[in-house]
Parts: sequence; C-alpha cells; structure tokens
Amino acid sequence: MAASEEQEARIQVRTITDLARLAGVSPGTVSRALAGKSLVNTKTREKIEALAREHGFRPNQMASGLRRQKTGVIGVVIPLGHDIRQQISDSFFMTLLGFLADELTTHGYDLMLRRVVPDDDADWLDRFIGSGMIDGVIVIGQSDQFDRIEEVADGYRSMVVWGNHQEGQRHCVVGTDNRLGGRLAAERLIAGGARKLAFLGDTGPMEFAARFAGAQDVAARMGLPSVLPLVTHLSPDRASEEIAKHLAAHFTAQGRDIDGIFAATDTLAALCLTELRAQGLAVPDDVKLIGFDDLPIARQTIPPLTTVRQDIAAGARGLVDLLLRRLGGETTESLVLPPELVVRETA
Amino acid sequence: MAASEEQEARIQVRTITDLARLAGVSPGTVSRALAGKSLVNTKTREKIEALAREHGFRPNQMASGLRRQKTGVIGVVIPLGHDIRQQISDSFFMTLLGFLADELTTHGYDLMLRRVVPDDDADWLDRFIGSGMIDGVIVIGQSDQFDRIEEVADGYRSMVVWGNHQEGQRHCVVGTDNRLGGRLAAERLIAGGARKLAFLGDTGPMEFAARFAGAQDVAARMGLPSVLPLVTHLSPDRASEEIAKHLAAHFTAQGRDIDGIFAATDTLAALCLTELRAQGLAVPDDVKLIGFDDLPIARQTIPPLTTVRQDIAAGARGLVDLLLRRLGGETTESLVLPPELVVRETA
DNA sequence: GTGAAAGCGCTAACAC
DNA sequence: GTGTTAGCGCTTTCAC
Repeated sequence: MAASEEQEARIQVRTITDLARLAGVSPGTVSRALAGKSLVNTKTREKIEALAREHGFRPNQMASGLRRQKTGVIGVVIPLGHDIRQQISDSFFMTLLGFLADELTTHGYDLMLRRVVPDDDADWLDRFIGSGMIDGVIVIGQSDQFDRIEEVADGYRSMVVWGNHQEGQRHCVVGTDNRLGGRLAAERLIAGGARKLAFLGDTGPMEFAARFAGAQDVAARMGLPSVLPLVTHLSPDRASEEIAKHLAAHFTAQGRDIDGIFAATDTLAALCLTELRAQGLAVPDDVKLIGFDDLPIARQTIPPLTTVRQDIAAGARGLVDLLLRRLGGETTESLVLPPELVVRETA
Repeated sequence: MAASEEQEARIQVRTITDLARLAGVSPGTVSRALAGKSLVNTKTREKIEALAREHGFRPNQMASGLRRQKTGVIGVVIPLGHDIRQQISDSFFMTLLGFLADELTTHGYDLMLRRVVPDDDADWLDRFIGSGMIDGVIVIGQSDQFDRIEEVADGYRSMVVWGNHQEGQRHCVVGTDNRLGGRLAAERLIAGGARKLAFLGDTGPMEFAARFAGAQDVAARMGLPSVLPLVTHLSPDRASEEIAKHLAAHFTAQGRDIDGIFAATDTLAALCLTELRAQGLAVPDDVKLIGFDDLPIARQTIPPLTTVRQDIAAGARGLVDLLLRRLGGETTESLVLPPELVVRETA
C-alpha cells in the first residue's frame, strides 16, 4: 500500500488523462472538475483537486487555448518609430507598462510584450494579431503608425491604443488631452511673464504635435509670436547635445529670444534644466520651464519642475477596461483623460 | 475569371487547410512550404507563399506550439517581495526588461511578462513554468525567494535568474558582483576622507545585502567603525521621509556621526541628495555620497552622482544567451559581471 | 453526474 | 516532392 502510493507519487502526471487514470475517472470529468464548471459530484471533484495538488498538475494552456479559441493572453506592443528607438527606456512607457501588467493580472490575463520596428516590418500589427497567441492587443503609442492602426481597426475589434485622440478617428484610443495640456503649460508660462515661448522636443509624434499645437493656440490667442520649435531627439545622449546647441543659438550676448520653454516630456525638461544651468541661465528668473508627464524625476530636479501631469494609473485602467469590454462584444468610445498642471518652482 | 478571383480573395483563409485548398495541394505541403523546411518544389512553394501573403495568412502559433511542444515564448517574471511592490517601477528593472525584450526578439522569441506577489501565491514559479505557455523562464530579481528558486532549479533546467551569486548555489544566475561593487564604493568614500560610513537602503534583499557586506569588508580592513545601516523602503514616497529622519538623527547640533553615505541604488542616492540639501549639508564637502546602478538620473542630479555602474545591456545579453544555451541542452555556469566605479562629483 | 468521441490548427512520420 | 494519417492536450457536445 505504502509502496504503491509512493509509486503513484512518482508517476509523471502531465496531462489531464494521466490524472484521470489516477483518479479512476474519464479525462472529461477531470476537465470539468478543474474548470470548476458544470455539475461534478463533490467527492469526485475533491478527489481530483487533491490529486492535482499533490502532483503539481497544471493543465496545458496551449491545448486549452487551442480548443477554446482563446488564450487568456493580451498582447502589448510598443512600436518604435524611426529615431524613437531609445524612447522605450523612456520612463513614461515603462511605468505605463508596469501598471498594465498589474491591471491585466488582476483580470486574469497574461501579458505578451513585443517591441517592434515598423520600418523594418510593415506587417507588425497584423502579424501579432494573426499569431493566434493573443485575445486582444494594446498598442502603446501611435508612433508614426496612425494610418496603419486605423486600417487594422477596421477589421479587428479587440484593440485599444494609448495615444492621442483625433476627431473622427476609427480606432479606440485612451490618452491624455495633449492639446489641453499644451494650453495649460503655455498659459502658465505666460502668466509668469514669459512672452517668447519655445517648444522643446520632436514635434513629429502625434502626442507631441498636439502639445505643441496647444501651446500655439494660446500664443495666438494672446497675440504673442508663434511658439518656436526646438527640435531634438528623444534619447538623452543626443538630446543633451542638441539642447545645448539650441540654447547657445538663442541666448547670445546680443539678446535672448526665448523666455519660456515648454518641454515635450519631463525627461527633456530635466536635461534642459541641466544645460540652462551650464550656460549660466537662472530658472525661473531668466527663463521659465515646464515639463510634461510628472514623472518621479520632476520632483527631484533643482529647482523642482513645474509640469503637466498625466495620470498613468488611470490610463492603464482605462486601456484594460475598454479592451475587456470590447472582448465582450461591446462597442466603446475613446477615453480622453484630463491633464493637470502641477506647479512647482520652474514656472 | 475575374469574378472567381474576386471571390477567392474574399474567402476567409484562417487555416493551413484553407490555404491548401486554394493552392490545390495538401495541408502538409503548405506547412512545409511555410516553414521553409524540407524539400518542396520551388514553384509550389512560391505559389503558396504568394497566396499566403495575398490573404494575410499567418499560421496559428497555439496549434503549432501544441504540436511541436514548444512555444517560442520566454516567460519573464518579476517577483515582488513584501514591501518591494513599488520597486518595479524602479528604473533598473524596467531598463533591464527593455533590453531583454530586444534581445529575445532578436533571437526570435516572444516575451511573456508576469509580475507576481509570492506572499499571495506560493506557487508562483511552478505555475508559470507548468502553464505550457513558455519554453523557458527568466526571473528578474531573487527578491526573498532564493530558496524557492533553488528548489525549482533542481527539477527544471530552462531557467536563468537575474540576481546575486552565492557560493554553491544551484540556480543559474546572471548579475553584477555586488559585494565587489560595495567595496569599490566604500574605498572611494574613504579615499575622499570619509571615516564614518553609512549604508542607505534595505539590507534585506540579497543584492543589497551583498553591497552592504562589501562596504563592511573595507571598513573592517581599514580599521574603521562598522558601516551604519540606514534602513529605508524602496518606494520614493516613503524613502524620502525615512531619509529625512535618518539624517536629522545623525546630523545634529552636537555633531555628525556620518561623513560618507553609500546608497543601495541611484534612486535612493538622488532622494538623499535632495534631503541633504534641504538640511543644509554640502555634498561632497560635509558628506560624501555614492550610488549604485548608474541610471540616467545619476548624471542629472546636482552635483552629478558618483556611482557604481551595472552594465544592464550586458546583463540582458547574458541572461538570454545562457537561457538559450540551456534550452539547447547545455549546462551553464552563472555569469558574474564586474561593476565599474563612475566618478562624478558627489564622492 | 460521467463516459465516449470528435475536433481546435498544426506538424511529422510514413508511404508512394 | 507530395499526400495521408495520427496525434499534441484539452474541452465540449451528446449519450446514457
């Protein structure tokens, strides 16, 4: 008896069939018992559960997925536009990813992460969706792929995108009202006395373009000269250098043609702060500076950064909530989150 | 003819069988053609490929995985010990994750991400491995799960862990030589004139404990008093407060019992710098400070942070390389990476 | 309440 | 070179 128990314990029980044999029932019954579904005799169920525990049995998700035509996995894809490679180590996306992981887990889904370079692989989105590995997809950032995403959205419902909302777009998006954020930033700079505004960062990506446009709105409304774009890359290494050059060009012995800078992200703002200091410019006295995101770094710069806050946790919740609703067959509207001005000491 | 072509184009071709019908061949041939394997007539292959492209056909990975008993997916799991919840938004892990994603993609693998709370789910690792969804697993951080990982490693080869290396351990680990890093830090502080050292951070996690021990080694060797642990949590909110309290306790009107601080991470060091400034202490004149990791923030503090660099990209490469070798049946040793002292202006 | 049987979509022998 | 066949491990009718 003891010997036979020992022997049993050594049997590799990898499949539901193995377990069925041990329990003296059919595979179907084991499946039902483990799924906690339909009617199964309580004693049978308990016996099966005990056996499963004892042998550390876990049903194969692949097989289950294949049969049920759903995987319990949500794909999360980060498209990296041309020069944006580095952007991913960007704290904003990474923080969002962390919240997404938690949120998906909470709802019983796993997360499959993929970073893609659309330039090298035009098929990036269809390939992911068509893989059969995921029940739905969350795209983090539209990058320069707005059109591709629109096309895909026409034929595929189980997708939600983090990004900027555009009048009449067809894909479901969750994101901050960037244009409003841009307005808040410009208004604050101007309220502090700035008259010659600049926008620091790449104006290519839609989200940044909207922030820039928001600032432009305010400048126009107030009858100020238009906002000067100071274009940079996003990776810290290149950006620092580029910022230094821009500053050198606009703050000369002859005069200063900028007195308020709106940076596309806090990361850029922090770098800018460093360069301003290096060039002997005082913030906020000589120049006012305002960032975007409200990442942890915004509290730690000296002086601490005034910025426009995005609610990342709310964003993650929104993405998951909308996606799950879509999986359930609902049609969902996009979700635009309000930005919030966080006043610290740079503007 | 045109009509029939149109009709064909409209047929949903989801399975290899659909495609086979269209191409007028058997499913087996389609499978072979698409896999680019074995002998298939060139014309047949081209025809099939063309059809596949035209209809946007992509073979179902679940089915393929089930049949071939491999999924092409690597699991990446981040265990969150007791109070370490916040740590994940920690830039270090997130940066490592980014590099891992790139590295795995390069090798044709997908990445399934899971954050787990071992306290709530003792079974976290076995469950992931047993799910049948992944070919192997990378554990990011040992957290307080060293023993659990050791146990699992005895029965499962396809695992590599980021963390600290311990004499005689059984799981394959990749990580920086933390103890050596601690020594480098302490030596630098002492070379700068510090005699009363403190270690800032939680000494619980193994990696931090090793850093602390390294500093302790040097203090002992030099005949200095032992290094004072200033225990904090890792989440920025709580840490700031705790740091302020520690500083207030050790820098009083009566005197200063600390003149050199070694912070467990750059994040903590940056917060500490802020608090030191708030309490009117000059760095490095009154206190020397040194961090660990060399995250981007280390360059941006004022003054810029002296720190001990971990080569994160090399770490990611090592993790993937070792894991793939293990999948291939090799037995692999652990990989211990050398830390590097980066001298800036705080020590 | 449980068993038997038919697949989910794909791959890999094995024939021819 | 290509077709045929037998599953991978699971779920889910359909009987009983």
